[in-house]
Amino acid sequence: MSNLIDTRTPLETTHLPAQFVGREAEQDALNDAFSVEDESCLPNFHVYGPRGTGKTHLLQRFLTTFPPTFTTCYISGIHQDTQYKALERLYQLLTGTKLGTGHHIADIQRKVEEQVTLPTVIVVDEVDFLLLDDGDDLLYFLTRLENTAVITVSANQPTIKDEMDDRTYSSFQPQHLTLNRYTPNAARQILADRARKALQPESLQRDALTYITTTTQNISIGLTWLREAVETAEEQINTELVQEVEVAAYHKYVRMLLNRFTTHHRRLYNTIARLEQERDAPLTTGTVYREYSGRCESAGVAPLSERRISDFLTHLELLDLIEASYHYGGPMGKTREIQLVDWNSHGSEETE
DNA sequence: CGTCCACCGGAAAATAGGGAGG
DNA sequence: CCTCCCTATTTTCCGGTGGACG
Repeated sequence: MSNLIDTRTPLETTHLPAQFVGREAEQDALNDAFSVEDESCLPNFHVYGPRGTGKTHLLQRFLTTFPPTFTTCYISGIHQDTQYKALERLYQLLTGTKLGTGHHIADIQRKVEEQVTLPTVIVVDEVDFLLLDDGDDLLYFLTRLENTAVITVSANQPTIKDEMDDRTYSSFQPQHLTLNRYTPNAARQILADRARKALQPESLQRDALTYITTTTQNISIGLTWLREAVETAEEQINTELVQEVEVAAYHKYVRMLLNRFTTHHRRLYNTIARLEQERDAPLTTGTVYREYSGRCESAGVAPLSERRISDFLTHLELLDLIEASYHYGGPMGKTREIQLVDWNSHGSEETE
């Protein structure tokens, strides 16, 4: 640990600074939409923005702006990836008591409905992971509650209409809010702001920070990178050092994302990363699975089935860790062509 | 025109566990 | 404790896809 640090907290991804730089317009949009006199017709929202654009931050902050005459709930589709888990968590947030597994969905829905007495705002973050399962039923239930606003959040779907049943969407009818990727300049301001609060003065060179934010505008990656640099630095953080820790920093970011999943997810990701280094030929699902399977064997672990791994690949795709182009037949058969996301060219090239 | 590639992805079943009521 | 219902996680099964190539 170096002596550059005053306090580490502002560099943590989960830290909510006193001021929220760069998303004033979006905050205003939410505030305006929710400043209605009639609390029984709160608006629904779907918020879209790539990873590291401040969605979670924006909404967690937004939830704190409500007076005690409101109930606010935050759930994440990564941890609550089924209707049951989401409802159980909701009940726990509302009452403070855990239900455990084994109950009927309908019972929990009724219990939750009974608890929703105040006007309520529910944020469903990472909604894509819920929609892979029975998230549609959950959203149908939530959007039909009285006095309740539902805000879905996605890093993958600009609009959510195609992902849900017609009946769910017609009951949801969200307004849309999009968070565009930060410009390198905006990203630099945000990171500089955090660094100023966390570090000794003059310990971070301007060029070093610029290098980070021209490489990635994902604030989450940027903060991880900065932390990595701080931990490695002897006296000062310069561009050379930042470049040195570039790969390690991204690995930490990946590990942070995948910590919320299983060891098989992590093994799968590592398998793909290794295969991509070793081979030139495009990777398809079968190749990846066979290699993953072999790695399990040599680690003395039973490999999961190909069907299951197919789902896990979709998870990695939703996390923006891999890219897959789908072949639904043709000379290659029905398969996916898989590659790692080229994270350090985000922003420099933008394909339309 | 038929066949083949190779696995997508829906559906059902297997397995392991919990809660409530008799 | 038994039964019957539930959930969670995973496996098994398999119809279907569309361009190339004979």
